Amino acid sequence: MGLINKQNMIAQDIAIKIKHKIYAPQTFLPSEHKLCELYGTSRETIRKSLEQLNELGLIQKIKGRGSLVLNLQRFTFPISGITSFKELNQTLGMHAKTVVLQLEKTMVPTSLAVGLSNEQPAFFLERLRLIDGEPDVLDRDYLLSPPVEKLPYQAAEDSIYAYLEEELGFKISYATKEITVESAPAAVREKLNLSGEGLVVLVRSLTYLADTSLFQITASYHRPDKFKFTDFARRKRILTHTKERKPQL
Amino acid sequence: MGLINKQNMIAQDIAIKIKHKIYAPQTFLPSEHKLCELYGTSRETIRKSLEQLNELGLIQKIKGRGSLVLNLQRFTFPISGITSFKELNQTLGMHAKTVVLQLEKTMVPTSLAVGLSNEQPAFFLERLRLIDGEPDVLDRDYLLSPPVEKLPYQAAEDSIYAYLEEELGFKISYATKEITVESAPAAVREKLNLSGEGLVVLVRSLTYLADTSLFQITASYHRPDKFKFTDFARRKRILTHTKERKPQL
DNA sequence: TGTTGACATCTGTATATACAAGTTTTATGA
DNA sequence: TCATAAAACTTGTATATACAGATGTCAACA
Repeated sequence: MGLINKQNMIAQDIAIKIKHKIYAPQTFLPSEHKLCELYGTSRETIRKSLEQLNELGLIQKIKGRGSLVLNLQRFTFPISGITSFKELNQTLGMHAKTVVLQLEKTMVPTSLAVGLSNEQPAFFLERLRLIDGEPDVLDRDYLLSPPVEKLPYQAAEDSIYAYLEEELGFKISYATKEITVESAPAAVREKLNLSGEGLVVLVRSLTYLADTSLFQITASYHRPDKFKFTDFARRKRILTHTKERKPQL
Repeated sequence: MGLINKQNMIAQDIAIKIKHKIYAPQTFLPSEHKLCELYGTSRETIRKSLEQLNELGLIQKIKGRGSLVLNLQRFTFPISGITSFKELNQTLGMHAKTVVLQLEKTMVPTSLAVGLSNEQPAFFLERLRLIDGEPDVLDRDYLLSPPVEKLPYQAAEDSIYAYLEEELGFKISYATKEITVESAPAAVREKLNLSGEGLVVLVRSLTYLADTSLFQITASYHRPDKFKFTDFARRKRILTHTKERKPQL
């Protein structure tokens, strides 16, 4: 991986200790001063580590008191955010399986081509995710080419992100996601074994590299009875809108 | 508000300039060095401001080049996170209306009382959100008492967060959210004017203060045909799980 | 007993400095 | 002209210092 700096290593170390209850929920971490001594670093470095844990929801910083370990881990680990199915599988200990239904080089449908130039080539990838043997999610990915020049079948079956990051050195940076509830196309309905009205939860995402170039367009169709999205959010007080005033007549 | 420090004021100022296209999408912000001169501060302060904008998805920092303004604003403003309906209404310019259906002091149902002591009193609040005159969301809130001692009808109709933060000085800090799709109770189905199978998107949230005390338990029932959740997420590389190994026999 | 006030401890904010590392521009030289 | 190297910029990381502000402890005192 690419965590070769102090603040990330310290954050990672403390995160693992929180997970293993070496730092127990409802207790305080050692003070920043003590952590400085423990890790042999300056206070600013420790503070940047703690800020990462704060943002992830592992701790709550309280002025004048310390950093309190929260106990929400079981519900709200990195489900939100950009996490591959493989990583989720490992983290949550699910009994999941991925079946690759299709992998071919095509063009991105113009309906999906958001701000793309015409005739954008891509790898189209369709994968069915099974949990405990039951179909749960159908993923349809377009991996744009460029930048993705090759896509081995093995990577599709295993983990695309591991392949892109570790094999090709891609820097996956951010994504936008949109969750809606829609009526599934017949093909999807069939593969997910849906009955009734055929409603699915549709998660559309656009994923970008560190240079802000788009490289992945995904539509994930989830069985509504098995869909669960958990999120941790901090209240932000930076707003981009000024107070609305009624226009003067 | 409580933004009385430099880094937040600078972040806010730059965010507004991005919104008004003074800093246009696909262009770079002034360098950190120039921003130091512009605002008369040190580089670390500027960097903390930029880090906030980076986290919100307004900019992308690129090493060696600068801070690129992203153009995802229209889709992914602060819908994720902790934002009151009133704030969303203002930000997105929706034609929305809130009708208070119920406001009374009761006990929290034991089914919802997660880790609470017995017989926790609370204000129960039921509100229907209408968009363009059509029922869209039914919110059911329990505001725990303590800490919420009084809850004026006016605050329920206007904005609870504004009341708690500005009037009472509460520090709302973080929330956990869980999104599922479920069959709505008859009472909810009726109020939302639902047909068919009566499926709704259910958003359950637990909201906490800065001292980590729980103060709000919410269930939001959304009409599935009008539900849309958008999110911006950065790839985090801090993981709390070590690589799984097959157990040795 | 109960309150006040001084003190120690903790996090929050801001500044200054130094060097590493990636990118772009400029200058150099064949 | 073209390729290479140097320089000038950019962000990334780490350190040290200073003071503000919140919290808890404990002794002094009424």
